[in-house]
Amino acid sequence: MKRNKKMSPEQLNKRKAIIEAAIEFFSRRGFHKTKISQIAKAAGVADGTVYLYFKNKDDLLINAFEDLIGEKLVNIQNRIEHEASAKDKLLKFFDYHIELFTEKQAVARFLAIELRQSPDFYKSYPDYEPLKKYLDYLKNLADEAIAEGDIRKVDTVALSYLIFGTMDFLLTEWSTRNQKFSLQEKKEQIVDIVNHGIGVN
Amino acid sequence: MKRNKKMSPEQLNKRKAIIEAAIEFFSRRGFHKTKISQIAKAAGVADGTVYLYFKNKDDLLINAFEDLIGEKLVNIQNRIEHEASAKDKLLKFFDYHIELFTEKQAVARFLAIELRQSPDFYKSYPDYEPLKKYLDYLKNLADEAIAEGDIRKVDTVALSYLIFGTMDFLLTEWSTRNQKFSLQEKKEQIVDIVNHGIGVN
DNA sequence: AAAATATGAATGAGTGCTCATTCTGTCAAT
DNA sequence: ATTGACAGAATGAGCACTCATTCATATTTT
Repeated sequence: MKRNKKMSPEQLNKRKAIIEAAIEFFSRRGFHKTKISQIAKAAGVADGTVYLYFKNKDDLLINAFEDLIGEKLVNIQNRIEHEASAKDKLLKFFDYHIELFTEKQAVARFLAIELRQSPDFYKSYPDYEPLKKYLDYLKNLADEAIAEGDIRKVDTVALSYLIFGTMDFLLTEWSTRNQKFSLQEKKEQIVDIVNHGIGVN
Repeated sequence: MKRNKKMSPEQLNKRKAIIEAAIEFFSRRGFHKTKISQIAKAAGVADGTVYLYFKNKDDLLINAFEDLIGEKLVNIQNRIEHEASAKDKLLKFFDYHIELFTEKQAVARFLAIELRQSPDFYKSYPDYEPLKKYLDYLKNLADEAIAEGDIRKVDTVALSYLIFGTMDFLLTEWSTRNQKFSLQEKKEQIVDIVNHGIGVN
C-alpha cells in the first residue's frame, strides 16, 4: 500500500483504528512506554500493518496529533460560530477548550504532556501546522475583537500565547495532580484576569 | 559511597559536574537521546560512577531539576528583594525569569520541554516540591500585593498558573522556533496584558 | 462460469541494535 | 590490611522495525 495515496473506506477505517488506539495508549501510558505491538493489538491489526500506514512511531504520533487537534479546532469553531461578537467568541474559547479536553481526559494529557515526549517533534516540525492553526485562530479572533472595538489594542500574538500557554499549563496541573481542584472554577478565575487584561477602559 | 550521606568536597564537585553535564545534554539532545555514557564522559567520570551518585537516569533528571530550579528561584528572589512593593516584585519576576532562562537557552528548553520527557516524572512526584515552590513563591507575592492594595483581589493560584504557564509556553515557542521573534518584546506585551488584568481600577 | 493468474494488502515471528545498569578488578587512603 | 571510590568492559532486556510468506480480491483466459 502506498501512503498518501487515496485509500479505500476500509483502509481509512483501519487507519483511524490505529490512530485511535495510539491516542488511547499514548494518553494513558505515555509515548515511550507504549509499544507498537500494543497499539496494533488494540487496533486489531498486525504490527507490520502499522508500518503500512505510518512511516514510524514518531510519524504515527504526529498524525495522531494532527487528526486530533484538527478535529478539536473544527469542533470549537462550529460551536463558537453563533456568538455575537469576536470578543464573546474569544471568551467562549476558554470554555470549549476546557470542555473538549476534559471530556476525554486522556486527550488532555496527550496534548499537554505526551506530545512533548517525541524528541523530534519540535525539531522536525519548526513550522508545524496544527498547533499554529490553533494559535492563529486565537490571534484572528483577537484581531477581530480589536477591530470591533470590544477589546484594547493589545499584541494579539502575545495574547494567543497567553491563552494557550495558560490553558495548557492549567490542564497539565489538573491532570497530573489528579484533579484535586475544580477546573471550572480556576478557568473562570483565569478568564476574569484575562478579561480585565484586555478590557477597553 | 552512600548516596544521601555527607560528601567530601571533591565528591560534591563530582556530583555537580555530573549534574551540569546532564543538564547540558538533556537540554541539547533531549532526555531520551542522551546516553549516560555521554554524560559520564563530559563530566570526566566513568559510566559506573554516575550510579554511585544517582539511583538511575530518572533520578539524575530529578536531581538536576531540583538543583536548577532551586538555584534559579534563589537567584530571582535575591534580585527581586530590593523592589519596593510586592506588585513591583511580581512584575519584575517576568524579567528575571526570562533573563535567567535566556542566558542559558539550554536551560529553558530543559525546563520547558525535556523535563516532561521523564515518563515517571509527574506520576512519581505528585507533590513534587521544586515546581510547587516556584508557583508558591509567585502566589505569595500576589497575596502580598493584594494585601498592600496594589492589585485587584484575584485568585492568586490562578494568577500563578497564568504567569508560569504563559512564560513556559513563551519560552517553548521561542526556543523551538529558533528565536525567530523578540523574546523581550513579547514578554513586555504579555506583562502589559497581565498588568491590566490585575490592575486595581 | 469456472479455472488460472496476478496484485498488493496484511501478517507476525524474528532480527539487530541500542543503551541503562551491573560487575569485577584496581587503586588510594588510612 | 581493609575499606570504599572508581573505572570501564560486559551484560542483557527491551523494542522498533523488517521481510518472507500468506491470503483475499480482482482480472484474464478458456
